[in-house]
Amino acid sequence: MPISTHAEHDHQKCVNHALTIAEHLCLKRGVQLTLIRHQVLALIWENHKAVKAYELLERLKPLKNAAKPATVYRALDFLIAQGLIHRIESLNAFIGCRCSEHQHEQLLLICKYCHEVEERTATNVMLALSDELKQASFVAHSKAIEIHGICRTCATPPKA
Amino acid sequence: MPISTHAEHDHQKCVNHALTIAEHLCLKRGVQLTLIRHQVLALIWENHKAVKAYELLERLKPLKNAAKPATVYRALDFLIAQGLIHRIESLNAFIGCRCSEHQHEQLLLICKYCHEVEERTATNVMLALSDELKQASFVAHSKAIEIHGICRTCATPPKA
DNA sequence: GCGCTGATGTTGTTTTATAAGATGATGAGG
DNA sequence: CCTCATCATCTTATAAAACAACATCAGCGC
Ligand SMILES: [Zn+2]
Ligand SMILES: [Zn+2]
Ligand SMILES: [Zn+2]
Ligand SMILES: [Zn+2]
Repeated sequence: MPISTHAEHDHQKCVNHALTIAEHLCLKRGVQLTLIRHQVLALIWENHKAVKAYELLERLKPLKNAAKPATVYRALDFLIAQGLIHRIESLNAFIGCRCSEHQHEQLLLICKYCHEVEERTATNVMLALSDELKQASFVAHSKAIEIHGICRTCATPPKA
Repeated sequence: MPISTHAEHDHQKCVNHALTIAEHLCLKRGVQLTLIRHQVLALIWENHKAVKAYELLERLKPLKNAAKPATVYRALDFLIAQGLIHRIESLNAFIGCRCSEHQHEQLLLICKYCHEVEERTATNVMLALSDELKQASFVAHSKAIEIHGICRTCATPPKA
C-alpha cells in the first residue's frame, strides 16, 4: 500500500489564500469569523487531507484548552454554512473548499491511500446531471458526489 | 411541509420481485441468504424510503427476539456486498436496490419530504463522470452520487 | 465423531453528533 | 449609564451510529 503525498507545492500559499478569502468573505457578509472559527479553518487547511471532527478537536485543544465536541461542531457548522469547507458524507470528514469565493457545485475525488481530496468543478458532469434531474422532475437542493479511489500521485510509482 | 407518498402502485410486486431476485442471485453465487438476511431485506423493502440501521433493528426485534446492533449490521454488510441494497452515505441509511441483477452505478435522488429514494442509472452522467475522472487521472473504486431535494410527487400539489 | 467454515450470539466499547441551559461579549436604543 | 437583544461560547449530558472480540452453533465433508 503506497503512501504518498501530492506533488510538492508551496502549501503556505494555499493556506494564506484560503484564510484571506475567508476573512474577506465573512467581512463582506457581515458574519463573524471569530478566533475559534478561524483556528478551526486553519487546522482544516493544515493539509489537503480529509479531517475528522474529533481529530480537529484534538488539534484544537492545545490552542483552546476548553475545547469540547460542541466547540468544533459549531465552528464546522458555521464554516459549512459559509461555504468555506465541505463535508465529506462518505467519510464523516471535512475538507477546505478551494473555491469558496464563487458559488459552485463540486465533485470530490478522495484517495484511499493518501487521503487527499481533490475538488473539481466538472462542468460537463454537472450539466449531464442537471439534465437527468430535469428528466426525473426532481428539484435538487444539494448534491454529494464523492468518488473514492486512487489519485494520480499514488498511482504513479515513485520515480526510478 | 407536504407529506406525500409516491404514486400508488402494487408494492407487493416490488417486494416479491426484489426477494425473488435476491434468492436466485444468492443461489447462483453460492452464498447464503439466511433467514435473518432475508428478513432484513424484506424489512428494507417494506417501502421505498431510506431506512436507518437502528430503525431496522426495532422492526426486526419482533421477528428475532435476540436481535442486537451487530445482527442488523452483519446482515446489512452482507446485503451490500451482494449488491442487494445501497447505503446512502449522506443519511446513514439504506435502500433496496432495484437492479441488483446487473452490476451498475447509480444515482440516488432522495426526497427531503417523503424520504423516498429513486435510483437512476443515468448513463450520460456516468459517461461524463468517467471522462472527468480520466482527465484527473483518478482511478475510481466506488462512487456515491446522492442528490437531496424534492421529488416529483411532493412537488406536485395534490390534484384539485 | 472430528474438524473446518460460515453464521450467529453476546458483551462491551468507540466514534460521531446533538440537546439544553448557563454564561459572556457586543452594540443599539432609551 | 442601563437594558435588552443577539450572537457566540461554555458545560454537562446524552443520543445515534458502528464496530471489536470472543463464544457458540449449524452444516458439511471425511
Ligand atoms: Zn496546498
Ligand atoms: Zn468547494
Ligand atoms: Zn441499485
Ligand atoms: Zn417526495
